[in-house]
Amino acid sequence: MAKTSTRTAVTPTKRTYDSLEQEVFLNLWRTYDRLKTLEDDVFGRVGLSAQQYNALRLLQSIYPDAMPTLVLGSRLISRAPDMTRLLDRLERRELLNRERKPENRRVVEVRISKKGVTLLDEIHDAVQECHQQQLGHLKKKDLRQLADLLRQARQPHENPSHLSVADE
Amino acid sequence: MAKTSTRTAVTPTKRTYDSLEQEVFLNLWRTYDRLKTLEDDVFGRVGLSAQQYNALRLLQSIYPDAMPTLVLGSRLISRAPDMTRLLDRLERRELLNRERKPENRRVVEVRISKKGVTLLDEIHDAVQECHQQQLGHLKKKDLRQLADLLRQARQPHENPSHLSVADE
DNA sequence: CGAAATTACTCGTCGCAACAACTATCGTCA
DNA sequence: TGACGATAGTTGTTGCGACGAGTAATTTCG
Repeated sequence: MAKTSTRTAVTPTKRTYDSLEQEVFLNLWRTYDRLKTLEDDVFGRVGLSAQQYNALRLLQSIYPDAMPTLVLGSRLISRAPDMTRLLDRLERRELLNRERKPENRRVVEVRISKKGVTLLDEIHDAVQECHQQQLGHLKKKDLRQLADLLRQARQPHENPSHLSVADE
Repeated sequence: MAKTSTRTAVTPTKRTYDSLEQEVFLNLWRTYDRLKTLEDDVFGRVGLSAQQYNALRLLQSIYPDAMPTLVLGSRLISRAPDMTRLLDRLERRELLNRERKPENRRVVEVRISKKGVTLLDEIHDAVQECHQQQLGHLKKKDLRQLADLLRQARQPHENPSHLSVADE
């Protein structure tokens, strides 16, 4: 058990959990929060949020092609119900541009700009270094295992619409 | 139409990573995001955020004692630079109360109210069910391992001020 | 052909989070 | 005792995120 009450109120990391599942989730939350701080620091320097960076990366991966807003939104790591304004902000900074498709004027195609690609290139190394700082202290084997367990953990909660697109 | 051509752009979960560390972090992010959705749903029903719930739980654990604002802030799972207003909102709902200490008028002591305790009791079961839904599909052994790996992952990034409190 | 449904966003509103600048209180040391 | 820091919160501003309602373009179907 925990050390016999060094102090009454203060039990910093030694917390009592109602269940093992809760323990895991709180650990997940805290670990995400700690590691995220490092990332935000890197992105903050160029005025991007992690989500914005994520969107730009996806666009870069198909550069110089474009993709519709909704497709982009569905492929982001974290769900974003406000794609429009996220893209608004990036467009205002000229990191991407949007245009309606003539053949289906409901669809807005999004394309990363040259300037956007340049920005990503500029911070690429810093981002990689950041990931090393975040997790570089773990062994390859542990990293693999962690990635696998995380995938298993969320597997039942993945929106099926994501996966079904590939084979329709 | 579109059958073969859609496949080009759409690669839902199959993403290419720059490094193993990045892969782990993105998995961490996504898993957190997915599981968080379930929690937010439960808390949303009583108008709480996860962070607010977290604060109330900490206060409940020392009920009917109180603790200073800054101590509470430092013990939250996720960092909160805006304790004052978080507590403002909870106080407005009469879930807790605050009072300045007479012997040191800089310190504000926070105490959960009877109403707050009652609210926590009311949702306790739903929260536990939620944790089961989040992670109940994993084996005990995997959950243990996941919790351990997560702890190891964030270990170098824990603020030491947290840990030093226990033995002062 | 035209009304209804569907799709793909867009916009109004609100609350919360982040950073910084500020205030009040207390300890300290010349 | 009175300026100087340090401590503990508070407040201003700004911006992003979430939810929902609204709009425009296309498809469906009687």
